[in-house]
Amino acid sequence: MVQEAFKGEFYQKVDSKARVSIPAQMRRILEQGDPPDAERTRPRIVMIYGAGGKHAQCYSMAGARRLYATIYSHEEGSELRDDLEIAFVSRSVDVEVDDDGRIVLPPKVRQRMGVTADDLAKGFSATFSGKLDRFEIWKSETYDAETSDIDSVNPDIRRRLTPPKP
Amino acid sequence: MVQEAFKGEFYQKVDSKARVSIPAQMRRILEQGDPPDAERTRPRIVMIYGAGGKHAQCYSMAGARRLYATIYSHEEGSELRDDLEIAFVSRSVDVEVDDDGRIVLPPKVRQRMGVTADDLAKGFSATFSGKLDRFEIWKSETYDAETSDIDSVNPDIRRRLTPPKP
DNA sequence: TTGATTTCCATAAATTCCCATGGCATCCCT
DNA sequence: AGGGATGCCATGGGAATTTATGGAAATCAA
Repeated sequence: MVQEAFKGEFYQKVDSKARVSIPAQMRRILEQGDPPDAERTRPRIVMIYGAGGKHAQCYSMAGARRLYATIYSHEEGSELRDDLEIAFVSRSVDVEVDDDGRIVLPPKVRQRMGVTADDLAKGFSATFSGKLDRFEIWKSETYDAETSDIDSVNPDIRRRLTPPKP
Repeated sequence: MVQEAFKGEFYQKVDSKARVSIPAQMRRILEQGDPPDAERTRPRIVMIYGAGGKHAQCYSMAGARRLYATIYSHEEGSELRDDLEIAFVSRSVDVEVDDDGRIVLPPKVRQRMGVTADDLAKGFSATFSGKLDRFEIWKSETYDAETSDIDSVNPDIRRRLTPPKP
């Protein structure tokens, strides 16, 4: 199904220019999903900040194409389609990974993550969380707070692994 | 699908001469869709103000060609075709991006956006909102008012992403 | 001429590019 | 096995370039 596979959790420093390194492992997948051509050698990331939550959703180029195909399969002009366009297209940005393997977190993305001017000035930590077809970027502080209780809320998650009925 | 891709939201100042900078990222796409020739080096924008809403729809030259192809695929002389021609062709203007990366918002466009004489005199903020094949220009005030509730109206838009049934 | 529009110039802030460093892990050689 | 050597990775700092934007000058139109 999905060729690529973003996995794992990584903590990376964000400096006062909002620069952050993409974990090498994830970079490999971005490169695979956006092969270089004549104009462009650097892989891009599609960062979506309009889909709710205190984080950005990040797709490889290949992954984004699949996402857009789904959106565009809804009827043009329908309310849902408009809403999807605002959330996933207007509220998204393409960013290039530079030659040092870094990106700059765009203002809108930082806002969504709850990064304050103060956070930025001092530098802060970001968490990259793999989700197979995409990865999410969180402010580490938020990530830890929102995910730490998984164990207690769902003590026996293994048992719930069976596929839903059709 | 679409090579070019207008994305993201940008806020830009409009001065009392109605000048406004095109966000650099979007300018790149306009340049790509309207390569310079012997006569003309500056990229053009097709601004459509007849298609409803409190905003103008903006296409690259390449995008506009695709749009016209769609319109012209409807039967000549049909009521729909006539209406489409009025909305998208008659009610549109081509504007050139100047060497500083700016355009002047034409009166008809300003009118559609709901820009008052007073707004203009004092200067105001415009929002550029990417929609892949085009971008929209809004008065920021209007844009914020009309889109801010997406989150609350559609708190879990992600869940509605599933493809429609065939 | 006068008012409006377009071109040109100026600049501060933001962004991008380039180089440098320290830390790990791996490889390689004796 | 030891111990460099090598290379990639995360990160920092500064230089160089682009942007966004304001204002003045030049051009155009009525």
